[in-house]
Amino acid sequence: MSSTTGSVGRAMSLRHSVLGLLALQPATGYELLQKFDNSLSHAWHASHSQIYPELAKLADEGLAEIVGEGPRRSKTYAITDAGREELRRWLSEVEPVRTSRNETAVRAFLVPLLPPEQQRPIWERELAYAEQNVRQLEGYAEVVPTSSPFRTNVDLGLRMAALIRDWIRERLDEVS
Amino acid sequence: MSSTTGSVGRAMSLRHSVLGLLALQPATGYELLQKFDNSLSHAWHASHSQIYPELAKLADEGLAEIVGEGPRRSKTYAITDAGREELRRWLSEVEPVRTSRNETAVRAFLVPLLPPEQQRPIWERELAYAEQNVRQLEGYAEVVPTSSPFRTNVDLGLRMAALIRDWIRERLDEVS
DNA sequence: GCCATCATGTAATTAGTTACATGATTAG
DNA sequence: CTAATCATGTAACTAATTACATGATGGC
Repeated sequence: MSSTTGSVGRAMSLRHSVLGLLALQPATGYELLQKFDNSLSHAWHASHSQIYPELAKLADEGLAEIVGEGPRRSKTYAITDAGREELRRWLSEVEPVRTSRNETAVRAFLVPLLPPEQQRPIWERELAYAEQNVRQLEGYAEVVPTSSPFRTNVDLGLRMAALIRDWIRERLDEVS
Repeated sequence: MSSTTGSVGRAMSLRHSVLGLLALQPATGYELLQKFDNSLSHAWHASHSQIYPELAKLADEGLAEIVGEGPRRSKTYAITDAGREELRRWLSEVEPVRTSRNETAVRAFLVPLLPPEQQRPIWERELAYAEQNVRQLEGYAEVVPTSSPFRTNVDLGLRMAALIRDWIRERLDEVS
């Protein structure tokens, strides 16, 4: 185990997102990919071409380990004690990077530059997306037990999605 | 003007963020840098080492132009008609990329993995940040006239920041 | 047998960060 | 005259996307 590269004190949200998802539950790379698009979609995104190499690196450094191999040559990874400690260290001791990137927000910011008749189809598209987003989160909220420590997370996501949806409705009303 | 690289139909939020800010008002690279950290901070982040080369490229491709040079060898850029058309095309015709990246959200998602006594200092730090964020946006809201088409944007940002602040307060109460 | 989906990987390119580097102006 | 901040740029590196590539399993 453990190669060279130093995980000193830098950002690396991908690494800690993966580690965090594994701390919740052991998973294959393929399953993690889906979690990034579900429970973590508002916070971070990762594609399979990032996830698989990252899992290999985590295993190499002893922060995760392969705990089983299933059909279709799938490998299930679990977090190790060293991985849990690294997660704690990152959450507690590494200064958070506060920058954020969200293309949808950039678009919403810039749409008012266009004349109203060009705005309307854009707000309609955004409303459709926002409504679908709320529905998806509502479905997700239904399966997360009230007792789960992550329940409040889902609730916040849902409230924010609803706020955005209502705001877009107002924008659409304004240009109609 | 106009070099090779094709701005076909891909993401490139940096480019369109810059173009959008220039559409609002001509600016120097240094001024854009500040706008990325103020009005656009919730949506996109860019550092000066990205902004200056991007401005050069935009000018090279005829989407922006230098309209004045000030003290300290500063150059003021403005959007051109071609740039405005490119912005319209991007907003209207390019399929939005819905992925988002926000380390603060990743952290908030993962904190419940830690035992309560380790959570408390983290929620305190997050609350301090969230409160400062609300204050900053309140200050910003004061200077944006009610008549501005971007006013609703500021309002949404403020409402979301307040929602997050209140949510963190609840988390802190839970572990105290 | 074949198609959809599950499942994993690598290579080439582009985007973004961090570090290096320098000069101009203003306030004290 | 000197320190802070304004102002711009490039180089080296790391992160992320897109494209290439392949194989396994289950349902029809």
